[in-house]
Amino acid sequence: MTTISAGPGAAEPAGVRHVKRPTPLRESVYEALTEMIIDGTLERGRHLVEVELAGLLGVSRQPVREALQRLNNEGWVDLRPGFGAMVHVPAEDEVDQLLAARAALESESARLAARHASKDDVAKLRELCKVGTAYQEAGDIDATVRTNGELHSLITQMSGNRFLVDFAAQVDRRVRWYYTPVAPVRGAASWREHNRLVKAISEGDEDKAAQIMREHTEHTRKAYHDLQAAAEPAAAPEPEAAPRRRRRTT
Amino acid sequence: MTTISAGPGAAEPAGVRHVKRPTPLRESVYEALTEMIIDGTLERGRHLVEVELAGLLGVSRQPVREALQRLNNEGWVDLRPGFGAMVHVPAEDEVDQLLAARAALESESARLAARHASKDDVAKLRELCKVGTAYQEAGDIDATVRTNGELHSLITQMSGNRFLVDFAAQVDRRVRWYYTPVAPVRGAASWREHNRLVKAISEGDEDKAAQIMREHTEHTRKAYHDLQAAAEPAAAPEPEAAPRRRRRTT
DNA sequence: ACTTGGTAGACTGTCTACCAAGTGCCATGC
DNA sequence: GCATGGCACTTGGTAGACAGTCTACCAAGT
Repeated sequence: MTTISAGPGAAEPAGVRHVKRPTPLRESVYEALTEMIIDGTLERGRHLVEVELAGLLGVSRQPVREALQRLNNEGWVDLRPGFGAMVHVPAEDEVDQLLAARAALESESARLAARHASKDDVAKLRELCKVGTAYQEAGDIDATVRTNGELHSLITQMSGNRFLVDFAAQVDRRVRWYYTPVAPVRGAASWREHNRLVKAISEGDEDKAAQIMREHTEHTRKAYHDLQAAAEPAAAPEPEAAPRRRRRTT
Repeated sequence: MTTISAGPGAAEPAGVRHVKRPTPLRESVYEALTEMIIDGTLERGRHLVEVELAGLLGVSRQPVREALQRLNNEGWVDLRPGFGAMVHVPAEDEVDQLLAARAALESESARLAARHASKDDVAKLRELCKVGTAYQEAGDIDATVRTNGELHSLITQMSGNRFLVDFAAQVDRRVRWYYTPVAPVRGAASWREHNRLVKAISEGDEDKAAQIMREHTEHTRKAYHDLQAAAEPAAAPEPEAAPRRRRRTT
């Protein structure tokens, strides 16, 4: 995630329509790699070799390098000089810290959103709440998760603060990576909270909005912990072979 | 700023002392460039050409490219494909947003710092307050600013949340760049606030610490605005020659 | 059994050279 | 004055080379 940058998707002076500019390769590579990390194709701890990825994606080393460096800056991979990149292995306390950071960022966003909310925004929020709840009740997990993401993203954008937007997006993506298995569990409660949140925003009640958002995130963290604690005793997962570098292919 | 990464400066299992490993060139280039941007050697809006920088720093294009991309991701420069990088020119509202983000991040940090404060940390904070105030009274601007930075940095680190640390550091550096001229003006009040803040932290009063930090940052923002408003009418600075590309040197 | 030394292969970090395509500037021509 | 076309410049990407470093592994030596 580019820390600061308009990007072609961002808001532009109305009416300006840039012709299709082919995305820089490094961008596509970056996208492809995060994708593969999130969906598990590149499993945690795996040694990523530049030429290998280059071959896989049909590009040369350079764009791959650039993408890897960005991934490193954003914590998706760890770059060890002279050795290469390994897919990041999240530490025990990392999800916790991530969720704490998210609480701060999104709570502040909610406060500012409440301050600046336009009629239009509120309408969109209400709509998202409605469809989200519907999905949830229908048991469509994927759609629910997606809608949840859209709702949160819209709120941060409503803050009008591009730094908050950017940091929150960064954190959010990481959270979703670690956290996917937990997401479904607390569906119903989550959407009740969303509704209260949107209400507070529409009323312009900053403190209340910030407060609700903070509790909302806090509940999420709690849910993660409970799930973790429940899974703990059961799982003493594979002895986890050290990240061996494969020997010659000959 | 590396979003996540231990780095050689991070805490290590006591007693481990790695030998000096030569930093990758791209890193040094990155450092050199931020340095030059902050101290104004590379003025805002300036057109940065890869080969030029490469020559200037005595390296090849490659490390320069990589450094520029990171600078772009972090908002120090804007990369225009096919043209080159320009040193970022802060928008009107950017400082404001930056300070708002900082308020959220540091306020949360202060809260967590109050929660986890150790005797040692508190002692260090007190010391910093003391010397900071002394510098301030002695009129040593540079030392005051530096100590201020150290104090804030220590507090974020005390939060124990590496994401907060990291984001805050990123924001802080940007703020310091835009903001340097303002820093001196509100010296005395600022250090009184620091003292109250440290007291709250040492007492473990989370809410109070967060509250004070937020107000502290808010005052800073106000100071910036006042100064801005005062300077506005006076300054209609140079017509600002468009970033000309120099024609051939032959 | 444990250390030491040596070897080999695998990668990265960096450099050089090169080409295609896009961008902005300038001068020409109307 | 203003459009137009050309031109120089710069990036984005590719390819190949080379040194330095890191890992694993093997073979003596203790």
